[in-house]
Amino acid sequence: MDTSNENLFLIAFGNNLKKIRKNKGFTQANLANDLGIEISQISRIERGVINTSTYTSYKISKALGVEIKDLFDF
Amino acid sequence: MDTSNENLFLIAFGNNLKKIRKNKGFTQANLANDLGIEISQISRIERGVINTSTYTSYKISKALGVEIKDLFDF
DNA sequence: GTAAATATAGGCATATTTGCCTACTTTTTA
DNA sequence: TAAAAAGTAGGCAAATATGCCTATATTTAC
Repeated sequence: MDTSNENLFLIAFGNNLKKIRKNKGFTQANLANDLGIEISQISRIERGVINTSTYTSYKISKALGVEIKDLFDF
Repeated sequence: MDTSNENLFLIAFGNNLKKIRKNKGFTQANLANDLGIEISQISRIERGVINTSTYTSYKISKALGVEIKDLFDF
């Protein structure tokens, strides 16, 4: 694992997601319910604790009504 | 897991990646080396066997020199 | 058509993610 | 400020991804 680069990415990705989610008026619980995943997972993703799957990222963009690229725009 | 939707996504994602990779003139080995991951992983991703991580998808787009959205354009 | 290159397949051990859970902290709102 | 809502934290078991490896199949190039 390239720990440092990956960690930097995950933190940036998570912070960006959190910002977008709030802009769209979603709580973590809202989003988790829409995706059919656990609330604790949203929290872990936003804090950069985990490197979630590609499909989950895709579903997040759909649920929030944003383009996939927006999640990576940081 | 929402097996059917996820599987459809993974197959489409993998096929699309394979197409883009070939267009860009990369072999699976080339791409794997550039990413610092296993060749067998690229094969599994392209065949839709696994749901790789968000960071790996991001690195793939960078290595191939395409936009992240291109990987999801299918 | 044969050799070389590329891709598929899968086993196995290890690492990581996920779901489920409880508890605690921070933020919002009444 | 007090209560409610939202978010953070982490443990644990199960599911899944990854690395490493060998073997086979398919495609490409000569």
